[in-house]
Amino acid sequence: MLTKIQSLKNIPIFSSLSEKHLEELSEIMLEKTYRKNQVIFDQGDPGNSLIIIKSGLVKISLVDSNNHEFIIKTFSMNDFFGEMSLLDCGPRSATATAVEDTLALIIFRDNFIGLIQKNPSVALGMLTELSNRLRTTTENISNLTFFDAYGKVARCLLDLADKIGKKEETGLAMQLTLSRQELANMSGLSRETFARILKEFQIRGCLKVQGKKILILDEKIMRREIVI
Amino acid sequence: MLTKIQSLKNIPIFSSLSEKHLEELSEIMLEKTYRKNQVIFDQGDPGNSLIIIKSGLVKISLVDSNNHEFIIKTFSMNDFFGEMSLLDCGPRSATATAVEDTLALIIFRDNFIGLIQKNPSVALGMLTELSNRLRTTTENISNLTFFDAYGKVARCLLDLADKIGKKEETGLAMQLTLSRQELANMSGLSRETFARILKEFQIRGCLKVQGKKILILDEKIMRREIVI
DNA sequence: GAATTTTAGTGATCCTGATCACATTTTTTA
DNA sequence: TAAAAAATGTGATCAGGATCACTAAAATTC
Repeated sequence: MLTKIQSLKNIPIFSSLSEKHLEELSEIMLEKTYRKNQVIFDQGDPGNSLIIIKSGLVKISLVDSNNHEFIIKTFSMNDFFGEMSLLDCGPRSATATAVEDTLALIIFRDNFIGLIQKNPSVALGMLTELSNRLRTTTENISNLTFFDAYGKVARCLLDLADKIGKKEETGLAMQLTLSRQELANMSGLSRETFARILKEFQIRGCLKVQGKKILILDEKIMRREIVI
Repeated sequence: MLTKIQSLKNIPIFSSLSEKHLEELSEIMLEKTYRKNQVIFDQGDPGNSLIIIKSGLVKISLVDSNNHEFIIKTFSMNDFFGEMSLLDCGPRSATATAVEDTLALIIFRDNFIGLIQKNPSVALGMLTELSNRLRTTTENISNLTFFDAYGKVARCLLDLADKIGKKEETGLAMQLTLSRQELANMSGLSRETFARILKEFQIRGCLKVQGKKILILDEKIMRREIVI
């Protein structure tokens, strides 16, 4: 079992910290567990904490008054989220929900501000990470604006494969936790349309779908759907 | 006429700097002018500079292979952009184009990194600003996902009014530089649909449109279109 | 492991907004 | 200021994907 300090070191934004600072950090962090489907925070909530995932899976989503959900992204081990409210003191801009049982570390604003004032490298790491997030969010907009349903499904699956795909003899395999409805909500499509496109990709021979296991057989053809 | 240092002070992320630092900063900055419609940088270009606008107007947009444009946002006096490539060294994620003749200051990566390492407050200001941008980009996604054409137009106009609207006796007035096509491209609609909705809002009495001057007569009703 | 609930697949239909086509207005250029 | 070019408005049509309705399968509960 890793010590608290060793596991902090695995978190990219903190990897540059000295043992001493890590120790300080570990003391101001709170450990918390969330059950599957438990809401971690809601869109609009006031918030001043940053959440780091030690294990599990969390979805960040927008929900409208008709309960239509759009999943912006998912986070897993060693990822952090919630930094926006931490930094600009605004309300939570999206809802965070545990998709699996999740173990998290929490750090509060005042402590965090102190940390980055003492450690410019943490600030820089954070800036780089935020910049990356802005980049993927921009790509998200690009998806929603320019891609048709095929592109949206392809983009969703290829992104997931990037994150959790494992090379097998026949292709890239992934074992999903997310439901079809959730995959559709990540793609910006209705569940029905998502299912139809998934079927079509199978007919074309790009995919093999067995329940929650999806195998990407022909990545090249799939990628063709997401060329801008 | 403001001195270079005085005008740097007006830029929010630099406002906390001392005279001495401002002077250093002013020496590493490059001044450049762009003509109307000139491309400042293109999506995909390598980039390691941050651009600060002294005067003028710049649009940041995504363009697909069919020349469909989506305008993510516009920047004007004292705003900065291009920070993403500066921070994570990735390619430009969108295209920046001058909508009006524009005067800009440019700062390059190495100098910038040096600056924020010496000035944690600049890093913090930048983090807050990036966080804000992530927030508005997230709102953008929300628009695209949940709003119908009415909502999209309302959101676009209300945002513009926020930025450049002036109170008149009859309502909020704004003098636009952007073309109808560009307004449509900000809303994620076709030019035709945008025009139709604009007309409909006029019929309803929410708007008065006289060419490039738009008057918001009934903000309340317009806002009703963008309630999530 | 049977019963219940939830999730998923699929055909039929509908609707919103894109596209096309063209007239009109505005802007630019000579 | 006339002519050309570009931007804008608007009717007609089209199409992609949402929604509805239902069956089938999977997961959960007791």
